[in-house]
Amino acid sequence: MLAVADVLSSGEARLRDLPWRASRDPWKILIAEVMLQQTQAMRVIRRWHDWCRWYPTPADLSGVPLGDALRRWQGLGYPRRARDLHGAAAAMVQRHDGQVPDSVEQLQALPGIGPYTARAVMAFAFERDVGVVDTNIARILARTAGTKLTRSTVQSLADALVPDGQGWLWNQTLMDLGATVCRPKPSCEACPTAATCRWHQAGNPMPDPAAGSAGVSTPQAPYEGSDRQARGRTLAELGRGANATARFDRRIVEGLILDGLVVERDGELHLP
DNA sequence: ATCCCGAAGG
DNA sequence: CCTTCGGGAT
Repeated sequence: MLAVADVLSSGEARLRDLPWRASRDPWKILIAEVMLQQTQAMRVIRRWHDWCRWYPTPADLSGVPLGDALRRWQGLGYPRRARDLHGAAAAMVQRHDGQVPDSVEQLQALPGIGPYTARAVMAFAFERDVGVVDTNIARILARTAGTKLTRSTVQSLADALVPDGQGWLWNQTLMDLGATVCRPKPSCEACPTAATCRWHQAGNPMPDPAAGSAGVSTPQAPYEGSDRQARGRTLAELGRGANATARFDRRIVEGLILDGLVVERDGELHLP
């Protein structure tokens, strides 16, 4: 079992200074967590400050056309996230009096919010003692247990480990540990869990029990030459103004229309 | 090439 | 269960 006290004290000593960690505003935490889905923290910082200034409440985001949000998401990738955050903002205005709901069930009912993000908001905004399972924490728990874990086992284990009243610090510390020490290639000599980590005690045998990170993180297809690259380029161009449909790859455009990221009117393509 | 504080659709 | 979905850093 994890040495909870050692992990907690290591976190108090060297937690990375990320700006959203100074906030408990549920909406700003939600913006950060959505941006952090598949995008590294260092690349999110500047964009998070911008969005908090432009859209300080859900009503501010839901009050602008989706196209505005998409333009202001440009460069972060996965524009569905901006579309869904815009939709979630509208749903919060409609169903929750413009507030971010404070239950896992209500959060997960919003578009773009899954198991990770719902629990991250509960732990990091509302300071509830829930286990937050991202790719980092899943990796740490699998290695500590010394065996590959299923998704639901990791969640139960994560929930059970949270020290009473310290869900915020505990989860932030574990994530940080995964991002800086218990990385895919680990630095076990610097790890506060080394004394209790079964994988380390066994001499880090292959295969790494964290391989696949309990299914929370999925392998990536190559980006160069992919549809994702073509979609990104198309959206970037459309963000600069309406364009004749004929200038773009039809199959890519169809996909973007299907995803609600592009609309076609009078032979021209526009952001929604 | 690999890695990111994942979610939704099939 | 499976695949798709951006983009930058290393």
